[in-house]
Amino acid sequence: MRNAILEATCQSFTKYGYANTTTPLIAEMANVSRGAMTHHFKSREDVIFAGVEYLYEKRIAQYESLMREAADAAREHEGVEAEDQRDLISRVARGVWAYFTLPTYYVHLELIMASRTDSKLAELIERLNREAEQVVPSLFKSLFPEVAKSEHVSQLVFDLLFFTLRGMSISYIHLNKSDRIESMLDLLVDDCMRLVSSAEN
Amino acid sequence: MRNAILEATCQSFTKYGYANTTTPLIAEMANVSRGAMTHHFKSREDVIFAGVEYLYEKRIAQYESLMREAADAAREHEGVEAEDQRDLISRVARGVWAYFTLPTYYVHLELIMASRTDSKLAELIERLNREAEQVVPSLFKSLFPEVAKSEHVSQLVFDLLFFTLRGMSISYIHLNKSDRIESMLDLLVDDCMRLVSSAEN
DNA sequence: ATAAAAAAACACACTTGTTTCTTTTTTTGG
DNA sequence: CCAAAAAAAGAAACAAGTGTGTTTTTTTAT
Repeated sequence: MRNAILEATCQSFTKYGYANTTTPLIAEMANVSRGAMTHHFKSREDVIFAGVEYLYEKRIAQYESLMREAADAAREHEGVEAEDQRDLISRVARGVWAYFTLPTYYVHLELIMASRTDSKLAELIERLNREAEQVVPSLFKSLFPEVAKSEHVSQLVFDLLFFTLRGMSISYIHLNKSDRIESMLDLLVDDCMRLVSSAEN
Repeated sequence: MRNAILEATCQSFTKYGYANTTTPLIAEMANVSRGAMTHHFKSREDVIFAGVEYLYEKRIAQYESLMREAADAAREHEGVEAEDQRDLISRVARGVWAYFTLPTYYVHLELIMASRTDSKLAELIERLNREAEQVVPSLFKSLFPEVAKSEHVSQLVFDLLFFTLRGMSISYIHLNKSDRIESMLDLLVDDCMRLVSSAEN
């Protein structure tokens, strides 16, 4: 029951947006009466914030799945030794891109934007971000153990990929410029290769 | 009067967010009665959408100002010939970064996010984006006339800077990681120099 | 039978849009 | 040039719809 409500909250975030999600709407999507909700969640804030937390867990699980998928595919590839590193980086970059174009990620961006003018939400988001930042960057960096020796380079590779693809995902909402996306992904892979090489020397 | 209302609408967007901007709030910030507003704007949508257009013009003027500032400062610099190009790129990159951390730009991001679940707003945003895209990229590219010969490279340089810094601006809302920002700006300038050099050959 | 869960009903606040009334400005005719 | 009328602007009041929170009643399970 509680889970059905949280699932409905996420669905509403995705379909109607965070700002348009109301308690009657959640109740309707979860097929429960509004009165039934009050037993599990005292106030609007309770259910909304619980939904935000639920979505965070979901989103991080999706990220982990995509990163594992990329790493597994790279392991199976087994090409020329010198090309292996590039193959891995390429798959990881495309995995991050897939992650940033998930509906859950767009909701995440919406939450960050909403938190700009909502201090209560900002508090929650900051806490969840702190928790997420102990998983997301470390999982990424663990895929490149040789690079991780240089904290500065691995941070740079991570930031370059994440900042750029996140910025691109916003353009992707309206325009699906597939050629520009492919060019950018290729460029990023080149840059990451260069950074990784510099770290190994 | 009309202008005072539009200005108040932008102020409300900036201070309280797009989703929390109501007609009584706008009237209060503009110091006019709600009834007075109805003479200039028939409905809520009228005033909100006019405010969005007004903000677009404002934001693009800010962008033009920052780009002109960067170009002027680079011209005045007059260092060693080989370093001039790098100086210009560095100033432009930091100008774009300043642009992306303006309050008006955060409102812009909020509007893009809101348009995901608001088809009426999406229609307006898409029209304004089409208009803006005839100014913003071309002004950027005009600063590098030699590079502009290669459409592919100039597009790549533009996308790399804009996507990356836009993505970074979202992180900047909560965390002011100044060292990571500086590192990323330096890296981007390096990359742009490399791309520019490749275009000149 | 008692306590928890679910449903329904109610009250309050807020936002929007409409209508009515007053004030100010502009136009027009003597 | 002035005065009356018309138009525009501004203010206030009203009605309808919606979301939230609380209270009350019914159902279910222990």
